[in-house]
Amino acid sequence: MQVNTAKKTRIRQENLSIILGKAEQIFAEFGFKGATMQAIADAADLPKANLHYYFPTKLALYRQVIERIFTIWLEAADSFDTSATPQEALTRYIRKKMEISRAHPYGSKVWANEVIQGAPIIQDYLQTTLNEWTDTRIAVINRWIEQGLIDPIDPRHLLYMIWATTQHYADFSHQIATLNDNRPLDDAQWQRATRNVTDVILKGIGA
Amino acid sequence: MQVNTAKKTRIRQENLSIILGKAEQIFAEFGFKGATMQAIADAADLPKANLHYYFPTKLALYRQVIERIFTIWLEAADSFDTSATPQEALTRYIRKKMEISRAHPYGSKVWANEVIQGAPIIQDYLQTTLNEWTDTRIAVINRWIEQGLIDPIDPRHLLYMIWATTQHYADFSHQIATLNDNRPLDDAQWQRATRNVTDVILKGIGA
DNA sequence: GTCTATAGAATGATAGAC
DNA sequence: GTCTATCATTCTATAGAC
Repeated sequence: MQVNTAKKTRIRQENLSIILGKAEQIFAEFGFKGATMQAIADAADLPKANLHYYFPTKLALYRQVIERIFTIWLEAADSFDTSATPQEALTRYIRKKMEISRAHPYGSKVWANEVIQGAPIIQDYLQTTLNEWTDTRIAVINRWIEQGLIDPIDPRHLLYMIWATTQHYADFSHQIATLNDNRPLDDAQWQRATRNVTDVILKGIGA
Repeated sequence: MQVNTAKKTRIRQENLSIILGKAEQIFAEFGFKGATMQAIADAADLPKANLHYYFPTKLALYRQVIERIFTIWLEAADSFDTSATPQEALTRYIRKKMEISRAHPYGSKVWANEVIQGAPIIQDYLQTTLNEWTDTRIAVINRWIEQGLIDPIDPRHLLYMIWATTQHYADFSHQIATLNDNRPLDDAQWQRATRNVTDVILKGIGA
């Protein structure tokens, strides 16, 4: 009994993991409406009906994909250390964001798709968690400005620039690869990109 | 006879214009697969069959939408004046890109969707026109570096940063509005954004 | 927990009257 | 040039055998 239950639990966990991973890819490529349960089922190598066994509706599956991505976003958000110097805090935050762009390009694309579409699902997160997080970081950046540690720039636009630039390497990876002899960036190129982004932004705000 | 022909031509032009405009919106919001001819027809306030009278297939309509957007892209590309100083060339280019983000947010989103999906339609443009344009600008930026006019940064990553940052204001306009008390940026805020982006990038590369 | 078969709605596209 | 009716296909979701 216990063995069977354990086995079933394991199978369940594996299938859930496979489905969520493939769903992330398909949603990234086609958006919510454009993605089909059939395409996700094919990618996961499962009959379509099995998807509905694990996730009652397409929307429920999409929500879980979004939840996972938001967890990763929170992880990056934490790396913006409000007690560090501007150099340390921003360098770490940018590096973390670049690592996420490389490790989770599909998640980033799903997020981008969501926002482009007016954030029908994640609007709650934007209004609450993201909004509050942004306010605390704006306060920190303003303190840096008062202390003369950086130039008097608009904190919001600094954050937008960091988000835009780092996420661009995930969301527009196809365009970047095309301009890189049709090859994805290699290790050295990712390092170089991270250093370039960090250097220009830090110097650009006088840090 | 001539009157009728003229009238028909006028109606045709008007309808084409309306359909293309609404199609841009719907494709921006739902991507190619997610957009439906019915949704575009409803937005244009026309029966679905009329869309197929003007555009044989959904793909043909999408291609024309993409063509229009690429024309705008070319316009921005021209504003990167290779004979100007770094300050002049980049200031003008960034301003132009910001103006486009404000004037054509849907076009920018369609473009973003296309690239996220692996550029199935615009791959030719990326390989030819964009690639060649990028090479010429990289050469110019490298000359600036040799002449000591700017810091020795990787030209590609400078271009990516400009694209990412300026297009972010169109593609992520919903998120930006959410963090702006649920209001789109007003005139003054757009000016401030443009100035911030320009200042940080120019100072960031030592121009 | 798996999978075939299928219901019921929506989709791209067309025919044909006006 | 417009628009209703409709076809063939595909979609989400479910029923029910194993």
